[in-house]
Amino acid sequence: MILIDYNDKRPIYEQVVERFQTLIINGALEPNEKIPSVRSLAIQLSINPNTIQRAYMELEREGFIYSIKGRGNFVRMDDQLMEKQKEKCLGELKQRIQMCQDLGIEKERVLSKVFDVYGEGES
Amino acid sequence: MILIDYNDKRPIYEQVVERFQTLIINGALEPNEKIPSVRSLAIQLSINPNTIQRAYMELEREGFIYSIKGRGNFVRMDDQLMEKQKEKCLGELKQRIQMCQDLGIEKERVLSKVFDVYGEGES
Amino acid sequence: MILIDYNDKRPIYEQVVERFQTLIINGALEPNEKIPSVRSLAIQLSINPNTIQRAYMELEREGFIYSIKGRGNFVRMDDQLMEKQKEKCLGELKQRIQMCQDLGIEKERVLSKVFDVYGEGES
Amino acid sequence: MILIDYNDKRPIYEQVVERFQTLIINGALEPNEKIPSVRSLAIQLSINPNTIQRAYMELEREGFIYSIKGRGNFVRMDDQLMEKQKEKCLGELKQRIQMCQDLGIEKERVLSKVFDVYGEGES
DNA sequence: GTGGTCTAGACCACG
DNA sequence: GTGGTCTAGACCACC
Repeated sequence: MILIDYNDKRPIYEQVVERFQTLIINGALEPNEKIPSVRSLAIQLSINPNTIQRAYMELEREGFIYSIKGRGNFVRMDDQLMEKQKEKCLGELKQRIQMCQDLGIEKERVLSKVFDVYGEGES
Repeated sequence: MILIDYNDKRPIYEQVVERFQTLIINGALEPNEKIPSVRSLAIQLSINPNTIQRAYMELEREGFIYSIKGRGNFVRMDDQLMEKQKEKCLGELKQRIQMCQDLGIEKERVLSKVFDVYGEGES
Repeated sequence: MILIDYNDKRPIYEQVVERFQTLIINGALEPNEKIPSVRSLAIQLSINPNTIQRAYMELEREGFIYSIKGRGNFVRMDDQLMEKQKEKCLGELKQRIQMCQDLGIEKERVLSKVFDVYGEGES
Repeated sequence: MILIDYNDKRPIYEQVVERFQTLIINGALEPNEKIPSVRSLAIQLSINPNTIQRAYMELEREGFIYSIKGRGNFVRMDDQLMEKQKEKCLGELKQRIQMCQDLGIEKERVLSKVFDVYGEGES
């Protein structure tokens, strides 16, 4: 379910955070579903429990999960959070488009990338 | 000419590198133009000369400048390098568009961001 | 009668304690009225009986209930306890007002909050 | 400058966070002033550097300080953050006033607490 | 030297 | 068993 890429320059806890974010956003993990305990996931990935703990802390802070002492960590995903994530992603997208323009890249080349992903059709 | 943003989480040398890249790409710095010496820039920004040294090393590695011992560092910018930069930027753009799609963002909202930057017209 | 909010960061037993305190203070539970047994409440809330046990222990320690072996737990509420509760709450209120002052918040803004809750009138 | 109360039930890192918040809000620490390094403060308080690290992380997340790798941590305090803190404090104040009302405390007793702190005068 | 990350192992409160 | 906190000690990137 969770994989760590040791060639990735980013810290492990950040990789774990991102992986869970994806799983939750995709719906692979459903609301109120229990996710692995700090210790069990640490053993499974053979990394230190503190690292998982930190990842879970981050996920809770961002509103992706909630934790209950003595019980475990559970998925929290509501529409409000979803929309917030979309806004964030679109903001970063715009920033990158700006960089393309600064580089003198033509509008057509940018649009073609959109079509590469979304297809040429009506949506 | 060069500004450092201490609120920026990236290392200083990286900010210096990016700033020079922009100046060179924009044409603010012309090919074969001399850029400030390591020492003088370090004093001007009141940061460690090692940091500037590292930034210049990086810029040289990426082909943005060349250095002549005892003379200084000079801008190198050719079309080939330019195209390489564009490709890199477009690659990162595509990756982000993919993230938008994963989040379930509609094609229209992505396209609107492109138009925000480039305008609605024919280019 | 009792609800548990799993988004609340406080331990469950503390939530149970507070809920009963409110019900007793409000008069929803009358003096000498019997409250649910440890087991039945545990089943009803589908939580561990130990948790309820601890909550009842706490409530007894604070003088809100008394227990008779083999009979059950019963509400105890007298004016003395009531006044003690009020003093405690006012003490914490004063502490918070102090924090407001430390932050440089104007007297008017603090007073307006009082009026928000109690109304502008004579009481 | 910083003191730890081992009788306090709250975690150490939280005490450190709160102490710095107070010092920054009071103006005892001025904007852009350097605060002690993670290691030096850890030695001074004879606690683990990780604990200080966590406190500083929290402070940065809340916007009270900014950190530069290889340089240190510095105070950041702007009016926007200040106002945000005030709002937060007033929100918690209102919540407590509500609790007073629920307990049946008279409006006069609440107001008298405000006057205890702010004085009876015009402000 | 300074911040950032990680490991190994421990203790506590909670359920 | 589960999350939360802390210690002791280590390595890395950055300045």
